[in-house]
Amino acid sequence: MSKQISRTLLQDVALEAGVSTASVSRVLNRAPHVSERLRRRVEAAIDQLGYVPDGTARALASRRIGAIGALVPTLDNPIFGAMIDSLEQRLKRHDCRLLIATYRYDLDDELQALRTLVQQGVDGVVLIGHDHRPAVKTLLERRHLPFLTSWHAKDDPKWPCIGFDNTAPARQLAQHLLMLGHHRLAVITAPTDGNDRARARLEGFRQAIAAAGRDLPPEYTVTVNYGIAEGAQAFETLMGLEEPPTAILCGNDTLAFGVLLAAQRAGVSIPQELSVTGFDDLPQARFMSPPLTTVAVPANEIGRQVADTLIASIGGDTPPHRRLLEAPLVLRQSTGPVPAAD
Amino acid sequence: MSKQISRTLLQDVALEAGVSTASVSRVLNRAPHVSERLRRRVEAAIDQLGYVPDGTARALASRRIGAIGALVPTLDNPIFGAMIDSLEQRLKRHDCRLLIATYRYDLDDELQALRTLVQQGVDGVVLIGHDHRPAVKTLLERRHLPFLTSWHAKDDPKWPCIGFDNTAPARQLAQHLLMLGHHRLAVITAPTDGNDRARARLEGFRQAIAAAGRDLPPEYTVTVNYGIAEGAQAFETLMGLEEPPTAILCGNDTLAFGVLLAAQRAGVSIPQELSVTGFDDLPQARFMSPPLTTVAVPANEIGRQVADTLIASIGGDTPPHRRLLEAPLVLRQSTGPVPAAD
DNA sequence: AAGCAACTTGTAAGCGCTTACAACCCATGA
DNA sequence: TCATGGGTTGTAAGCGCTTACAAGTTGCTT
Repeated sequence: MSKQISRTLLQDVALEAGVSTASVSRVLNRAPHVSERLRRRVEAAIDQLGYVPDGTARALASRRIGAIGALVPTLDNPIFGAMIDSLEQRLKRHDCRLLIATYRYDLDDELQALRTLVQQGVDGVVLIGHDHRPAVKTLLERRHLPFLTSWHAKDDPKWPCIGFDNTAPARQLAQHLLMLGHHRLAVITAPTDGNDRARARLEGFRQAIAAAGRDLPPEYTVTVNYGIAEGAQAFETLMGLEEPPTAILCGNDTLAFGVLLAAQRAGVSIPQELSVTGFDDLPQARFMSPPLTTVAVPANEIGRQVADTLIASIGGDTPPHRRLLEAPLVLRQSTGPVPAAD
Repeated sequence: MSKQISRTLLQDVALEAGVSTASVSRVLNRAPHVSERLRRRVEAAIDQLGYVPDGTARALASRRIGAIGALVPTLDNPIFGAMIDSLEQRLKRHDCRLLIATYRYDLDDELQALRTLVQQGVDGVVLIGHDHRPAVKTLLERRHLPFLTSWHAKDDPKWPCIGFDNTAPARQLAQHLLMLGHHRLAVITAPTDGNDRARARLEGFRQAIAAAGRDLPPEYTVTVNYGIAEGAQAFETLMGLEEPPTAILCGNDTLAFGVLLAAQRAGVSIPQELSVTGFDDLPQARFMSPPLTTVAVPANEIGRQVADTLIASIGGDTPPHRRLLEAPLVLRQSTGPVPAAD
């Protein structure tokens, strides 16, 4: 284990500048009460020696590591990639790094990953949604660790959050279809276990359908993992029914892409014979054929706001408990009036 | 700054178990020369007290932090998201965390981000491609820091790498088109400055075209940033030429998606009137209409192998200098014979 | 001119762990 | 029986920085 290239230490800088180590540290940390003259001398010495502070020592002594941890279900879904991308960019401005962990929608894995991050000493934590093992909250609070949930934004006293309402836009999508005359609406959803966003969307669909005096029969609800192939598969299942739906509400865009493509292959024209909706508004959505009606999830904005807010709470602020962002409907050409026959 | 919930320390465990701190540390680190009896006692004490070691102290004392750093151009491109996803999953198995930094294809930013990661004390570093500021190499070597470049895999003594040949598949794509009778091939590429993957692909296209005794005139080479809208835009530019191309080679799938969709809007049928190729094989590629001819980039495999290899070199191994993975052509329906008129 | 407050700077005690080294134990063979 | 050696455990010195506290300085006020 010989990393021992005798590196220059803070002490060397102090010696070179003819000041105490405390003063060097103060200059390094932009502490108040440092005279201009001393600062100059120290900075000169730092340049002179090419000194680079040691992050681990600094972390141990100051009790902060200069990084936050993010727990996301997966980075395979580009919508999380976008959020993390913005988050990291914004954290950089605050001179903060990002530690990432994924948990494949498995809440026990999430807890385990959180434990590891906490042990590493992260200064704050970002979670997705409000579905977590109880130990997550306990751990965070026992450690007095600033944290924030994102993506979802249920009005929930347990979790401070920055996100959007997953239910309302889902309800609006369903309403939109109902107003177009559809009454056989089907849903393709991700497993709702441990995924409150999926649950909230499903709930939104249900609310609208119930409000219209109809219901969502079990055979019209297909549960699959997120994926194009899965969406295509679900399309087959639904269209193979005795009475196939005239509209399909998908839990996210990726599923909707699968449906669109399977429909194309099957020669089902959209929206003439079948309406389809997504959720996320991935970059591809507006370029599909036909362009996909969906909900624009503010992934990048979430990333930025989470960064700013978490940094503020690490700094001691008490930020608002809940920040609600817009997730507007984007009506495009994958939805249309119910076919005449129906 | 009151994080001072008097946490239980290693010393407390030692006390509880009636052994020395060194022994507790040895148990924690699975060091050799620990009797079964002592291990049991210590483990009991750890459970008893709910002890969790402090990562920062451990990092300072042991000179390793238990995390590696990854520098990627962006996480907005799903292909990098996929790679990072696999990387992180695999690192977890080795009990190693992942610190991420992005640099928007700006090599000065990359260097800066690397400095920060090194300062944090990462145990190893993953880079994308071989285009870096010279200081990157210097810094890595001066610190004796294990590192690996990925994605690209030029035979380059400077950089140990795990990746694939970007030139050959590009050449094959162009050959494929030439064999189909196309002789007016156009290219849409990302800026090649600081992006050797883009450069290599362009080079591959050029090689095939030159080998066929033709050349790639400047007006047939459009440089844009990666993006669907950018691809669509480039399509307009190319098809607006006096003599539009009969085939377009795109630097990645995202650009190709843009071309496909712009073509559809313009009523240009593919592949009858125009052939199009991508590069990456994103999940959507096979579901486009028509399904996209492209190159399957082994993003997940790269992530996994990088994880294993880097962990091995942190452990002291000297891994192979270059690991070349397959990036096979995937011929689908977006390419076809040149239109009869030509 | 003395007294005081406000600002600068230095001293030194940690932060919580790892690990070189020394000390010890015990079984073995001479 | 005693030296030998290998395995096990303890002692204590760091790892490189931050920061409470003390000490020193300066410039006012009275």
